[in-house]
Amino acid sequence: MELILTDLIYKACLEVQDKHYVNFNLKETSIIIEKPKLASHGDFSCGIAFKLAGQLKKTPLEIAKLIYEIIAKQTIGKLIEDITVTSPGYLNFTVSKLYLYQILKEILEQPNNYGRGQNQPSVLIEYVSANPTGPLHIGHARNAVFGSCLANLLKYAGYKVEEEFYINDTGQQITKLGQSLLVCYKRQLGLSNYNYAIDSYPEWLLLEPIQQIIKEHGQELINLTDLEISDKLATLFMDITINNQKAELNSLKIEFNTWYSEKTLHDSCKIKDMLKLLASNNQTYESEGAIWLKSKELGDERDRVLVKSNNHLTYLATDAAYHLDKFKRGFDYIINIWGSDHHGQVPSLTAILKALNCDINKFSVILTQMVNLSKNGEIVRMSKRMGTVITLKEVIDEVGADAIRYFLIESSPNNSVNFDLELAKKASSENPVFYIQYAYARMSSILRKATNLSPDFDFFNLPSEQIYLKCNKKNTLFAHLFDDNGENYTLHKKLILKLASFKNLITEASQSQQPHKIAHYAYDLANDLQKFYETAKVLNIDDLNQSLDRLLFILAVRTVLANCLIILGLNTPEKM
RNA sequence: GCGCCCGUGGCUCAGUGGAUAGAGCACCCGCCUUCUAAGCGGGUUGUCGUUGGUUCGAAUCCAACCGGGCGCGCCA
Repeated sequence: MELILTDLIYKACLEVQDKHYVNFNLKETSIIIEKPKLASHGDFSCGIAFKLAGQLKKTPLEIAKLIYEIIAKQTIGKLIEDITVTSPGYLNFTVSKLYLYQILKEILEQPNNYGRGQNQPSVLIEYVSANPTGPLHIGHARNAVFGSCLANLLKYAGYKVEEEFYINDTGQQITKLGQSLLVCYKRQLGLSNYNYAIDSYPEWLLLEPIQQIIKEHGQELINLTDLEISDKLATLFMDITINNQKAELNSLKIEFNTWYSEKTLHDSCKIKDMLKLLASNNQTYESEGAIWLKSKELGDERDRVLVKSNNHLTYLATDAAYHLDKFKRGFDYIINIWGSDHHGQVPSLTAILKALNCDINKFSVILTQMVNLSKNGEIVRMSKRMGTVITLKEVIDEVGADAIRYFLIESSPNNSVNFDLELAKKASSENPVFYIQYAYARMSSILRKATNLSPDFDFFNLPSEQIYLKCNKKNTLFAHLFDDNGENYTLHKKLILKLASFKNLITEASQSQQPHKIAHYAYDLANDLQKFYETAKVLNIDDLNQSLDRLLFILAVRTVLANCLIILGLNTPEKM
């Protein structure tokens, strides 16, 4: 509807422009269709007249009337029932029953594709990418949930999406990990003359995996050199950690297409090739024994080291090779989801990609702000060194995957999140996610019981497109929803308009990359449905025709709500 | 010092140029012989951090300031 109105008003404005010999220089995108808060202002409104007032030297009210004259004739009586011009210059539109009918029809005919887009570009989303040196925590979970919801949303909007996890499985941190593991291993085998280095990984982190490794491999490593043992231990440790991470992410309904190993970048010369390319683009120089990137010229605050004087690579160098590889794989868009504590890296990575001739318009980084864990209102301070980390696994076990997903997706990534463990737990009654799911379960229950009314109402198990075909033989369908012009009609209309706005929601949320909008929409929709549930009884033995209309209506609402829940990665419980 | 994010009822947050700023939680009052009361209805709660500016119109855009979080390595 928004598109139809935009188009109509745009053409009308052009006509006004011609008649009055002026040039508005008006773009179609500057026509904004809004949803008025007041019922007396119609279902949609447009304030375009205000924008044109200055140029046309007429009052907004006069201009709105001019536009009204042009569009009223061609539209009233079809999808639009009425158009009014209200002071100080708004155009207000009221939709017709035919429009509402068409929305329900569209949903029922193509339940799984309602609002779905197609033929959108390909996107690579990289997220989580936690180090394989320890367990996931709630901050990773936010990144994970956001990434997964964004991926689901973009897929729904018709993008070809790949999800990727980058594993930092090499470099100095892994060497250090291996050395720490070696000490832990030997101590576990009773060789107590081994001591941890000052910058060692803490023992609490290493102990459990080491015990597992000893159990599985016995003492078969003991005859190797220390260097070989620490390498082997690091590899085994990372396997265990990564598998745990995978399992936890899976329990949050998150699966990646690719687990991309940093090690393969080194093994396949991709880093050397990247450095050669930079050199041939004349983007590097040597100073103090190190190789530097001329990143200041490219928008960074200063130049950056790529190869240290000890010949080791910096993180930036490997990251650049990784991203160059992403570009070479031919995606239309490349999205990274990072914790906000990494925001300082954005300018240097952007700079080096420019230096590598990558089209940085294809590249964007979304930063998710911190998550504070609290318990009964008091913030829980976590320290890796002290071993006071609350792992993601503990939180999942305590509050469940759905509650985590909802709490972490409901607010914008720009906002930091306070995650209260106690609240999320007792959330079984207070958490919005259960409210939404309860609405879904109630609708399911109605559909399940519909066959008690008539054997024809076997709506629970059949796909809705078949149900619709079956019921559509009568062209009086939905008459009972629309006949009444009183309060019920207002309520039905509000709900159907909400269903109609789902299409726009998908477009907007996917373009602006804001999956949290889906969460709010789902809540609103559930809220409207609960109101309907309280006022209108669906299953009524005395009026089967009315029951049928309401059943199909419920089916449509349930379909859209299910689509939201699927995008959010939440369960759709049929009973609660 | 510089950079990024945030500041909206007691609490947690929506709203990012439109008409009288919205939800949830909390608090008070009502509603189960009726498809699930994990629900519904009603009530109380606001200098939209401050000050200026742009605009017919600002919580929304711009500037300065105040307050909070995070980041500024030849660490990863």
